Order: sequence, then C-alpha cells, then structure tokens
Amino acid sequence: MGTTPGPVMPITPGRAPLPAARRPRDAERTRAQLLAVATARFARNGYATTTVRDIADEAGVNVALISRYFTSKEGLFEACLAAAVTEIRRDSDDTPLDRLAAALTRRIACPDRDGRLPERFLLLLRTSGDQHTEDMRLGVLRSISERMAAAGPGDNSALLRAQIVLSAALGIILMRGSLGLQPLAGATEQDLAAPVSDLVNALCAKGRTS
Amino acid sequence: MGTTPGPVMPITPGRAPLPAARRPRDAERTRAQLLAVATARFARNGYATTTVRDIADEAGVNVALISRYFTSKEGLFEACLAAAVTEIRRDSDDTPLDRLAAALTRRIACPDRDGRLPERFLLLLRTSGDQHTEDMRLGVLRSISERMAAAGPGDNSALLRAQIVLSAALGIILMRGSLGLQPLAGATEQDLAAPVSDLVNALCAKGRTS
DNA sequence: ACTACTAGTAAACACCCGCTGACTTATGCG
DNA sequence: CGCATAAGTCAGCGGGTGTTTACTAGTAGT
Repeated sequence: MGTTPGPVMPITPGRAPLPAARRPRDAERTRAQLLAVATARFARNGYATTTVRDIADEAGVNVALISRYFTSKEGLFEACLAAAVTEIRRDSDDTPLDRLAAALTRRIACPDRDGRLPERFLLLLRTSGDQHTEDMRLGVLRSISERMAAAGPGDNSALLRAQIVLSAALGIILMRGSLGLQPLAGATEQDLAAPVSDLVNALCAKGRTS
Repeated sequence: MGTTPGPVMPITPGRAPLPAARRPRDAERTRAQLLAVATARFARNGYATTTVRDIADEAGVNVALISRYFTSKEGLFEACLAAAVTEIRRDSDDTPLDRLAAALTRRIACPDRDGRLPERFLLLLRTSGDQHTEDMRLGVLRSISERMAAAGPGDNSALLRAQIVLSAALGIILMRGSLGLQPLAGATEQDLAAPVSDLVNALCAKGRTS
C-alpha cells in the first residue's frame, strides 16, 4: 500500500535483521494456520455456513491459497477432519480403559490448555456431504466405541452400550459448545465428574445392574 | 410425482372430474406440504445446505410460494421449528414423570407411525443463525430439562443431571438419524429399552448412588 | 548480479442462491 | 355470465459463493 518500491531501509542485506524466528514467507506456517482457523470455524458453524473467504481473512492470507494448498474447500475440510481424527485416535489409545469416565469428563469439559479438544469432537458431527469424510467419521466413532466396549463385560450389547455412552458424550459437547444450554454449558469439570461417572458405570461397568 | 394436473384428459370442464375431496388449488394444503417437506429436509441436512428450490420441487409447487406464505427461507425455518416445538411441548406434558425412561426410549427409537418424532428433535439441533429461533430452541430444551429434573431428588445438581440425560437422548438421535453408526442406528426399541433405562436411573432416579 | 522458482496477491469468472414483480389461471359471488 | 380476488407460475434480478487465471514479489542457487 504505502511501501514505495524504493530503497527505504538500507540495512545489511546479508543476514536477517529481525530478532529471531520470523519468517514472513513460510508455506508450512500459513498452511497450518489455515488448517487451524478452518477447523475452528467448521466445528463451530458447520461446513455450509463457513465461507472460504472468512477462513482466509481470519488467517490473514489470500483466498486462492486454500485452493492451492488443499485443492478445494472440501479438501480443506477433509484435511481438518483427518487431523482431528488422528489426534483423537492418538489420545484415545493413550487412555487406559479403567479411567474411561474420568477421560470422558476431561474431553467434555475442555480442559486442554488451548481449548481445542472438544473442537475436534464437534468437527465429527459436521458433514460436507462427501462420502470419503463420512467414512472417516464413522471409522473413528466405530473404533472408539469398540475400544470402550472392551472396558465392560463381554455382553452382546456391550458395543451398543458403548455407542450410547459415546453419543451421550457428543451430545453433551454439542449442547455445551454449540447450543449453550445453562447450567450444563457453564458446568466445570468438577461439576461433571460425578454425573458422567454415574452414566459410564451404569452402561459400561463390569458390575452393572442389568 | 405422477399426478400432474396437466391437460391430459379432456373431461367435462364443468365440475371436478375427480372422485371426491380433491381440491387442486388449496392454499392450506400446499402450505402444510411445504412445511412438512421443509421440516424433513432442514432436520436431515441442516439449514444452510437445504435450498428453497429443493423444498419447492419436492413439495411440487413453485418456489415463489415459499416467500408468499412464509416471507422468507428463514421464516419457513422458524415456522418449522415453532411447529416442532409445540408438538414436543404437548407430548412432553402428556408424559408422566415416572415413565420417563420408557418415553425417552420411544422418542429415540422413532416408534411413531409416520416416523416424524425424532425428526422434530433433530430440528432442535439445527440453526439458521437467527436469534429468535435460538431462543425458541433454548426455551423448549430448558423447560423439558426442568420437567425431567422434577422426576429425581431435589438435589442442586438435578437440573444438570436432567440436561445430561437430555443431551444423551439428542446425541443418540443424532447418531442414529444423521450419522448412521451401527449397531446403534439399527437398534430397535426393545434393544434400547434396557440401556436407556439404566442411563436414566443412574442420573435421575430417586435412589441413585451418588 | 542474474535467473529459476515458489509464496502470495488481485481480480475476475461462472455458478447458484434467495427473492421479487409481472403475469396466468382457477374459484367464489353478484 | 362477469368480474374481483386469491392461488399459482414464470423469468429474471442482485448478491454471494467457490474457483481460476494472470500477475507480483521475495528467495535460493550459481
């Protein structure tokens, strides 16, 4: 805009005059930023509502870079979902089965320092209409519920019960993050601990009633 | 689909040649049909994804009638949500509190003859961005959860627990109707009865553990 | 310093969306 | 019948969407 093309700052052109770690032209960085912004907006507002211009503007880059880096809006969504799925899978495998209730509570209550955990799960509930992303979504939900089913007794209804618990968790996340129903939306991890524990025990515990 | 009122049959133009009670030009009927189709599509595919032309085509009428009868697409959505809310409120008031688990199971399992019950609840999870519809949504969720809270003991956490049960129910409906996760999606009312009963008892029953 | 290459930009394209105004057709009433 | 009115249709408008093409500007290799 106002930066004339003339030699304004005659600093030594050899090395970087900036303090440190400032690369104004970093493809990986902008790519990652695009991914982060898109994930947040897709999770919060859904696929169809979110526009590529909004994403690009918030990321501070040009719209065309979305098509360049991710082929299309749908490609960007797929990349977001893929990243979320691998992260969910990773810390799902790290969770010991006997700590299931506590882990679930933590996921629901968004205890992560950057608050990005429930965002990933919210993204699982968003759809772009593409079949490939639908398969990814179903795949991770299936494997999580299968792992949860292993925590309880070997009933033939164990998987069904695990999926009900998973549905409950996602429902709570949706209610808190997207609908904002009070007092559920404002409940802390401590508030949620006992009820969620009751829920998990009633459906998945080894010594459940029925 | 096949009943086009085109000039195919040159019957006597004086009176209605059709058997009986068939009025091709009925404002209330087309209005109701528009509402039914819109509710189904909004619930299944969301607000932004659904186009007014799709709705009009499926209803078999012209697009302009949506603006005529409901002012705008958002007005149509609001009408759909209002109808769903009153219906939900009505049969929520008819449900005795001690039958809560059974009633919830029935709502989840879609036992209605026309299969429209979970559709209404699914609509509660869709948003158009308008504040007025947001208030309607939150209002019905709040009153339902308050009524459910009255079923259990008078804890200060009763409302929170009731909202968790409600979130679980909506999560299950979403998982069954929109995601299609098996075996949950294919579970019958009988399959769901015991797990849902356990869930409700663990969170809302008078003699619960914690 | 010159050049090849890549990150990033600007502008426009083609399309689809919700909506509208003028028009056509059927119904009800005198 | 004649006609006023409501029900329904048609074609097109602005506007916003995702995407592309042509361009500029930094950066690394020699």
